[in-house]
Amino acid sequence: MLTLKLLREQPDFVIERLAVKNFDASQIVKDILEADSLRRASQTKLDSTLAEQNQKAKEIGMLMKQGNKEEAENVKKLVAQLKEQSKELEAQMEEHNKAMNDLLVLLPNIPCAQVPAGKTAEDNVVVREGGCKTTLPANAKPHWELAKSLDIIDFDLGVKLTGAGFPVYKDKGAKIQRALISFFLDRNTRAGYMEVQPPLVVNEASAYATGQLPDKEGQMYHVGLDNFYMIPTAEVPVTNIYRDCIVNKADFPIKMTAYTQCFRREAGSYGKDVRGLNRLHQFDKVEIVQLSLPENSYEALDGMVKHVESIIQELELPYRILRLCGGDMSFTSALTYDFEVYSEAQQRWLEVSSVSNFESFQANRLKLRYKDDEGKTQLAHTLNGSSLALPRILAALLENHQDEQGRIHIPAALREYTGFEWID
RNA sequence: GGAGAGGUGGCAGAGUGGUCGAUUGCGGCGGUCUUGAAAACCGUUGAUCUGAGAGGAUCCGGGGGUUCGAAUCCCUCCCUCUCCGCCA
Repeated sequence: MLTLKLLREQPDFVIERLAVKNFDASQIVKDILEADSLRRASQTKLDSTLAEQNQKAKEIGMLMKQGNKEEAENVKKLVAQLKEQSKELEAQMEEHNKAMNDLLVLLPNIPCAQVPAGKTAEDNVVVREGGCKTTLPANAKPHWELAKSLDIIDFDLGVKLTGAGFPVYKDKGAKIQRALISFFLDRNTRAGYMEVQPPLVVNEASAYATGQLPDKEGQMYHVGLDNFYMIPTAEVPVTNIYRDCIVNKADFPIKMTAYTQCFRREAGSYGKDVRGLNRLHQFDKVEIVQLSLPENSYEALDGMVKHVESIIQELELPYRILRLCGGDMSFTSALTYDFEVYSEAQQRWLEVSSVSNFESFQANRLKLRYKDDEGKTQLAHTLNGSSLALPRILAALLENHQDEQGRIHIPAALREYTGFEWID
C-alpha cells in the first residue's frame, strides 16, 4: 500500500510513475485526495465535539462534588446533544476513511527509476547472461520424460493420492530434493541470512499484511475449520515476523532465509507451460528475505541478485538475469530481477527466481517501522527472493545435465549433499 | 475434546467508575562520576490521527452496550496460558 503522505505531497509523481506500469491512476488519486480531505474535515469537527464533551463531563464531576445537582443536570442535557452530534460525525468520518482505504489498496507500488517501460515479458531488459552453456545430445528429452524413464518423479501417483500438481518424488528424486534444500540453506546462511522455520499455515492477519488478502484469496488453500491459509510462499510467515514492530535502527539489515513447502491453487492454469514441474500446487522453495533501511535497500537488492547468481553458477546452469519492465512487474514490487535458466529440451527460458525490492509498500501494511535519528517513526523497506525454488531448478538440472543415455550428471557442488554423482 | 485462569506501554507487572495514557521495576536513551567501562546516582523514554503551532482526538485483545464520565460494570467474539483427556 502506498503511503497517504506520498499521495498528498506528490500526486503527479505517483500518476506519472504508475503509467510505467501501464496503470492509469489519475482518477483514483483524485478520489483518494478528495476522500482524504473530507475525512480530515469531519475528524476535526469530531475532535472538537469530543473535546467539548470531555470538558463538560469533568465539569459535571465538579458540580456533583459541590452538591450543585441542578446545574449538573443542565450540563448533562447539553452533553446528550453533543453526543448525538459526535455519533453522526464519527459515522461520517468512518465512511470517508473506508472509501479512501478501499481506493488506496487499488494502487500498485510505484516502479523505481530503473524500471524500463514496457507492456509484456518481451520488453524486459536482459541485464546479463552467464553460466555454463550446455550442448545437449540430439535426443535430449524434456524433464518430465527424464523423470519418468529414471522413475524419480511420479506424477500419476500424485494424481492418485491427491490430484494434478502434487507429484511424488521417489528414490534419487526424493534425495536430490533434500540435497538441494540443504545446499540452498547452507549457501544462504553462509551469506549471513538467519535460518528460520515458520508455520506453513497462517492466520488472516498475516495473509492480509503481506497482501495475499483480500484480492488474492482464491489463490491460496484455505483451512476452513480454523480459518487458516496455507502459505503460497515463505515470504508470508517470514515477513510477518516483523509485523507491527518498531525495529532498532542498529538491527538493520535483517536477513532471514527459510525453507518451506508452498501451496498454490493456480486456478485457471493449463497447457504445456504447466507440464511436469513447471507449475505445481505444492512445491519446495528456499526463500531469502531482507528488511532494510530505505537508504540501503537497493544496495541490498544488488547483493541478493549476486548471491542468487552465485548459486546458479555453482549448479552449472545457463542463465540470464532480467530487469522486469513496468508491465511485467508484480503489483507490489518497485524493482524486480528475474532469473531464468535455459531449457534446451523445452526450447525456452524457465523462471527460477525472482528478487524484488518492495520499498515501503509492504512495510506500510505490515506496520514495520524504525526510528530515524530525529526519533521519528519511519517505514522500513522489505525485499525478498527465491534462493531458490526447487521444481524448476530440478527441471533445469535434469534437462541441462542429461547425457545421450538419458542419465543425469550431478554438478560438483551438489555431490556432497546427494552422495551420488549420477542419476541413472 | 472437558474444566479453569487470563489478555494493560519493548518486557515484567499494578490499577476495579472521575485529576489514569495509566503506579512501579527491568530494558532503552541522555547526564554526573571514571583513563575507559561497570556499579551508583540524576533525568528522560508509548503509538496513531489531526493541527502552521499551541493544542486537540483516539488507543489498556476486537466489536457493541450502560453512564454526564469506563482500563475499571454488562454483552459478544477472538486469542493465550494452566490442569485433565488424546497423541507425533
